[in-house]
Amino acid sequence: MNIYDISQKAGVSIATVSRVLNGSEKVSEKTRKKVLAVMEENSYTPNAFARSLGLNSMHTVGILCSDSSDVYQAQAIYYLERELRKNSYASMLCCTGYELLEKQSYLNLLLSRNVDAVLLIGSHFIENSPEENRYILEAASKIPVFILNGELKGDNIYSILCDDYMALKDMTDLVFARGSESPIYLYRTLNYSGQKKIQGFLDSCAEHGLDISQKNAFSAPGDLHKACSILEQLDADGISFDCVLAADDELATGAVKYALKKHLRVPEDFQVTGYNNSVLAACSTPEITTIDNRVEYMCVTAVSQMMQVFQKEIPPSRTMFSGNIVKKQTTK
Amino acid sequence: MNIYDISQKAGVSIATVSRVLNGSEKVSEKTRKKVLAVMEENSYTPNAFARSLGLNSMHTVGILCSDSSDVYQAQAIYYLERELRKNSYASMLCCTGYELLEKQSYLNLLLSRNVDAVLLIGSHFIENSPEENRYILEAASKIPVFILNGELKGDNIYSILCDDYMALKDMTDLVFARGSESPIYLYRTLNYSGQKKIQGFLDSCAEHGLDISQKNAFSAPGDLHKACSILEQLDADGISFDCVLAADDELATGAVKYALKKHLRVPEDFQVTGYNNSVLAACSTPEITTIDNRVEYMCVTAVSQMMQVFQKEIPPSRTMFSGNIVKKQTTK
DNA sequence: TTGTAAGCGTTATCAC
DNA sequence: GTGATAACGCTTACAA
Repeated sequence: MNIYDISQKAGVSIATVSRVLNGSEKVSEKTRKKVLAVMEENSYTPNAFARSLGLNSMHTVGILCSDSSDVYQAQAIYYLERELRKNSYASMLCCTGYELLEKQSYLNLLLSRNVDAVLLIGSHFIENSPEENRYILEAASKIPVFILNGELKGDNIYSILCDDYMALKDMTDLVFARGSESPIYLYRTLNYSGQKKIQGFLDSCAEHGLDISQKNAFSAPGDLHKACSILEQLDADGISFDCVLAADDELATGAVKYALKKHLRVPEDFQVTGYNNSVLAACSTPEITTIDNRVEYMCVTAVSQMMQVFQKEIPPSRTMFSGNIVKKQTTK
Repeated sequence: MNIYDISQKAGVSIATVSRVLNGSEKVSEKTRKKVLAVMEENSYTPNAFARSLGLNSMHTVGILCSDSSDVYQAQAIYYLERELRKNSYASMLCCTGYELLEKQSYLNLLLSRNVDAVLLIGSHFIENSPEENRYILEAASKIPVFILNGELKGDNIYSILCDDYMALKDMTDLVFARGSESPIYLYRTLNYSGQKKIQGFLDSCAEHGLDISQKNAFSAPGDLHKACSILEQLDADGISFDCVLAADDELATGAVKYALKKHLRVPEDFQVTGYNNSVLAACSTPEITTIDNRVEYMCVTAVSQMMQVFQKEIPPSRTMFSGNIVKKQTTK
């Protein structure tokens, strides 16, 4: 059943059918009703492919993430899909993993499928060397690119981010205020937002008179058990710390495990903070003080700005929200 | 830059260009090279829309889930996307929520976009009344439908599931064997797999001589805190229990919180088990004994069967894997 | 307000 | 092997 069949049965031309289909004003109420009736009767659905070809758009947006099963990214995907759907855009999901080459090829894949725009979730997509970010700029020369939690300057690129620097600085200030004397920072990677976070931590330490030539930030790639054992190792190495500020809630969960294992009283003798305000922060007992970096807000904003771009309006190329400390039980 | 431009520059017809594009055998090596060179020079990419129109396929599969931010579903999405991508299919993601009407309209949406097949994640999609499942059957009349963790009989419908009945029966048998005398079961909903689980629990109880006219399975909709407070309420109501078998890891996490709050010794005096073997089971201290229901395995199988269907082979309409008990610290 | 007809960029079916 | 040419089902000037 195609547009010709409908036009014939309704006794009009295909152009009129098309107009009805696209809600054109220039159709008499009578004709419209007639056509709609025929469509209904024959339960006609327009062919999406032919439509795309004519319009050169499929009303589809690509969502690129490194790992959709990561609790944080999964949240973002959920909100993005919801907002896109509200605006009748479909979501094409691609999980790239963490290799640059993969990311490039996936982005190209989305481009070759002619998506209307691309959303990059997470700062994993922004590399340190400009050369390695070129593929994003190239993509932006064709379609608008939105980056969540990462920043890249360029035409047709829009960054929506949380002020990770301030969030971690505030959090570190907090634990100092609550009596911590030797906090350490635990991170997974030093990507774009990772660098902001650690800088916030270090600046706060400096302001509180800590000797930051003394190393107090440690890399902890891997899962929460790994994080826990890394802390045990630090302890065994004679490094003393009374607080762990973690770059995400999973690492923080590992820190809580460490504290429980060592029979440290939390938060009295040992404080822990996380990041992301994910379900993981609520799973531990005691529950972990964490930072709400406004995923939902960021996602809603990203999609809304995207719609603006589609309507030839120009949203700000950079939008930054402040995070919120969500005080729970692992800080005094 | 389209196929005509290329054909002209290469001095061949568009048919030949198309053949090269599609890797046809019937092109001389010389011509192929010539054409490929011209394509390369002009960095030509075929138009996906025109292609779809001709082939009546976009090489795209729809993934329907109720909530992509749910840890379990997020995992499934990750594996499915990965497997589909391996077979060079793209994934269109839709999160439907839990309302029947929404689910129907989303499925229709995917259909109207002419996806090549549909994957339904989770038993949330299967209702108790056949009438409410009709929309799935209708979809199956157009494209193959794959259901993960749910079962529906019908042409062109393939169910891949975990033996939830057996898993919960074995788990209940286990806690009985380890000394539990009054286990209770905590569930979220009684959808398809929910019913299997509770039946496994009840059958084991009966076999162990428990009076199952006495209610010992309770609904706990909501988050882990809600689950915790429901248990407190049960306790306050004078219902005694020495073990909580939960329908998922989040509920189990709530049960652990309850036990810690009550200063019950886990697992000596109080046992807890979860379901899904998600990261949540590892977050609690003590870590939660849970059931690995083989998400990855199920996803790999689903996609592989889908590819078979695309090649006109006929995979089994129902594939069931057994779950695995993953013993951790909340059972003796 | 409606209809005609020319695209859109492929694939696929024929001949040659 | 290769080349015309007709689909594919829609959108959209342009005419009427």
